[in-house]
Amino acid sequence: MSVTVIRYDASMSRWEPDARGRIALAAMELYSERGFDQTTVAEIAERAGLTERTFFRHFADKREVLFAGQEPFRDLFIPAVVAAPADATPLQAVAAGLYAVADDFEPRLPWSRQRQGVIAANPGLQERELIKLAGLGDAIAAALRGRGVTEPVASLTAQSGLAVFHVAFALWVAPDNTRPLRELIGDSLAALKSVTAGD
Amino acid sequence: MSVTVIRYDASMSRWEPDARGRIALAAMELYSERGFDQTTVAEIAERAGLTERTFFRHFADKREVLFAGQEPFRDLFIPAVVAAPADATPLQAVAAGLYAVADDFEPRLPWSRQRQGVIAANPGLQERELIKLAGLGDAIAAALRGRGVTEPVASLTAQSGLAVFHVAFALWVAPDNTRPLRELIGDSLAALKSVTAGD
DNA sequence: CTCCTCAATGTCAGTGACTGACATCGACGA
DNA sequence: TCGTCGATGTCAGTCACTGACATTGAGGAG
Repeated sequence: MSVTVIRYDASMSRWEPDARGRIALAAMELYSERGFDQTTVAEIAERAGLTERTFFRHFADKREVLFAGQEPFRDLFIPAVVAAPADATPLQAVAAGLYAVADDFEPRLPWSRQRQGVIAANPGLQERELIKLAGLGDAIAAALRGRGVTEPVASLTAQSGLAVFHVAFALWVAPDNTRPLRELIGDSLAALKSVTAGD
Repeated sequence: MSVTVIRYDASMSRWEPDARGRIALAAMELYSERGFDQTTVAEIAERAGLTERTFFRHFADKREVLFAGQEPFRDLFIPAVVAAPADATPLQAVAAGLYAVADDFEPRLPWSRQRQGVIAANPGLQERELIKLAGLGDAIAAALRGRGVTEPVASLTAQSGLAVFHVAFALWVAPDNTRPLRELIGDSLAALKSVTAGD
């Protein structure tokens, strides 16, 4: 009685599969091990088993490796804002997005910590992070406008929501934190409400 | 009857004076004329009458030329926050900073428009702008903490204030705008207050 | 007046990110 | 069987940016 095992056979294809994934993995490893600046694209490519040129076919630049795969993030956030109850306030709609994202992040705390460590050590990476967040902010504002919210309230709400996330996220990835992101976002949201409370 | 005119004489010094200023001017011209990416540092240096190496002695990188001279900005904002009345709310203190900055910007509308046009056309420049603003946000948060405001309210207030500025500034530099920045900031501030109003 | 020091610049030779043009090759369909 | 095509390799080039060292005129010490 013979058993036929179907398994992946690299020889099926001309190259190892998932070049993009291998690049991302190799890059994260090297950035973590020796730092972003001390890592050359050639080294990443070598560890991933391909050439420098191919690296740039998969990622626009050396920094982008750490930020690709954020589309899921947006694709989780925006629908939640859109799907919020019709009678929700703009901030409540944004909060719905925030909570949706929080639950998605929760299982990835270790990975988020490692990534954040790399980014925190490099200003260039922080720049990229900020512009990605700004892009998300624009998308949130657009979603709010789709809900009938007018400018400038849409933009201000989106930015405020991002600030809430930023504060909560920083606490969440802190080395000694044990509280879930959802909870921290709740706290941060409450703090935001106190900002304009007395004015 | 002879007239003695005292004027600047370039031969007094080994080099033309104000190398930094000449670089900044040349860079702004070239970035405006043909775009940031289409301008090389060598070209800027040539127009400024010096070498590429000297460019990098005055500015950390090609982008920084557009962002140097923002220290005055911070040095206007922070003291105003610090000097706000002791019984002012955190947001009122930030508003004081915003208004201080507004009056300083007002006379420079044409220059701000040109600069913003250059930045708007280039993602890399937007990245740099965002991180500069983030740095200002950190400084504002620190100033608030100095006023006894605790985290996370300090950070959230600072970020909200920056959002207010961002919205107002965008309207101010818009081609058809005629309203003063101070007024637009006032409007934007009022809109911010409505964000958390109903929640 | 002469010499010394110093700051600002120039010169030069790199390194490394990124790009365009063209070659290669195995999978797959006509 | 062959031609197309997508993913990759190869190669040469541009440009931002850096480190090491040389140069020179101004201004001070003597």
